[in-house]
Amino acid sequence: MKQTDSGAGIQVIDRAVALLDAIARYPEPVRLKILSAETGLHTSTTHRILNSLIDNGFVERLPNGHYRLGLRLLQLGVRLHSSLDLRAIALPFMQKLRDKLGETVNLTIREGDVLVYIEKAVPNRMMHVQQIVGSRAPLHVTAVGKLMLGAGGEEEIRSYTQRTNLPAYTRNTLSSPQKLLEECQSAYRQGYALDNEEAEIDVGCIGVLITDSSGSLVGGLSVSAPIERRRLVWVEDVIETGRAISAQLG
Amino acid sequence: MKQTDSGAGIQVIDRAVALLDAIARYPEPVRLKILSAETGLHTSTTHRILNSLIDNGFVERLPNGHYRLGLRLLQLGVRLHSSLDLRAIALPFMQKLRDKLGETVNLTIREGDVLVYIEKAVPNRMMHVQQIVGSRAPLHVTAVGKLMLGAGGEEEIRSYTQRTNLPAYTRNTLSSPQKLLEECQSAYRQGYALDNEEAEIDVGCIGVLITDSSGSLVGGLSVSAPIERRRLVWVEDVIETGRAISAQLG
DNA sequence: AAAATTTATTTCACAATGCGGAAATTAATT
DNA sequence: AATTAATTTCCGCATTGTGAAATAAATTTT
Repeated sequence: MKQTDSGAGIQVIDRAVALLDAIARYPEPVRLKILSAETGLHTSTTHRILNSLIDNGFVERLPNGHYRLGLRLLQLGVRLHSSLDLRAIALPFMQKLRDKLGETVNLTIREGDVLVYIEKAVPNRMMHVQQIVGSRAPLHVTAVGKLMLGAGGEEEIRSYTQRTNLPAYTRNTLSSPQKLLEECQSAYRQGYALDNEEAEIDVGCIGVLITDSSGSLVGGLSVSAPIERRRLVWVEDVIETGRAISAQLG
Repeated sequence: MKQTDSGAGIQVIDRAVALLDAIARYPEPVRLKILSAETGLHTSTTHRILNSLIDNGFVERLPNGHYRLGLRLLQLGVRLHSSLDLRAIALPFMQKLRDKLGETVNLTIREGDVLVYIEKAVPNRMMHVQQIVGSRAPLHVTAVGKLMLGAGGEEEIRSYTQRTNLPAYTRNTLSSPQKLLEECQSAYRQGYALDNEEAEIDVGCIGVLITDSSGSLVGGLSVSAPIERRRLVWVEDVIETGRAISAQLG
């Protein structure tokens, strides 16, 4: 297609959106023929695009063959909302903790098998640990990640182990399935976890989980420091800050 | 592409979804280069797909060139939710009203310049007015539609008039901009509206608006009857039922 | 402030992928 | 059981999505 005007767009995406709109107009699941008529698309085109939307979770096909919007739409919408809220709510607490401990405080959320760093509070000193917002780290080499695995239970830990094969990042990385299982379960019971140079040599970390008012896991909070500066007495402060943030979440 | 296996999908849709997911992973607006790297797509491909998503409201580009999820996602998600909820909540009340008046009760939502019938309660008598669920009617020829225009204010009524040119459906249709304006504003002030054979000869209607707890317009409730059977004393019942439904909405 | 580098945007030839017509299959109605 | 309607699958083809290159804009370095 010659893109002769800047608003030309991509036909199949426009069509997919038109189909989503058509479905959205019906409070109850709707048939292929209706959608085809509403959008003016050939039935087999309609069928193909719907299948793609189904594969991607934007549409669901019911056993009777009718179509309705899929939960992926809610998930994406909610993600937009909640991650912004989480960050705004957590930031003042993180800054306070940073000022008290003099080290970097990180806020993370989980995406599949990795942690994503979504906010940070960095101390005003030259040497400090710092993760770029947006960067990612495997679950098994981070304190918060190990807690999240622990929260998921033995089955999930085994599944994660199988999927990832526990690649080693340093000589301290827990690459043994058994060791990881024990560490995650132990950490989860304690309510905090440590990262002892498992992701990067010379970097130590203390992490806790953040939950919302229904108890659902929302993210993680951690303090990262050069390993020789890390103090175990900070654990209580980190736990307390995590609790304070959790208390603010709806 | 040869569709050799049923799960093959449509490449560009998969890519668009991957981009939405990539954006959703970031709590703050994200740059083209990052999205390109995250999805493994060439930058110009990324750029083109994003433009299409922007045109369709799924993504927004900020003045600084960064991208974030667009409100269309929330709208679709919310639409899925609220129209299902509305129908389930309203139905018992509609059935009660139907049984009291002995006529058809309709539930409608607005879609741009038309009303969509999303639920009905039909009386157990041979001759009755009935609109097919899913069918649509122009705003200006329906009682609820006129209320919705009235709720939008003078500016919106004029805009609607310009867009649609007020096509006549019967000799009673209000095709004069001035008459429609007056009727909508008057109806809105009264809290109910009538349809006097404006959509179809011999059909009369009484309609009210339904709002949620924040006062936002959610839909409309109406009673349709053969014109000679319609009684103005029903107005109070319709208003009351509309209020009862509105009171149930979160 | 100027130059260098990086990032974003636009253009366009081309072949891969989305298209829709036809046929096959399944489901619903008579 | 026969008929009709709807959905699904198949596949040749040309339109449309692609990515490389060019250009423009923004950012960083000197």
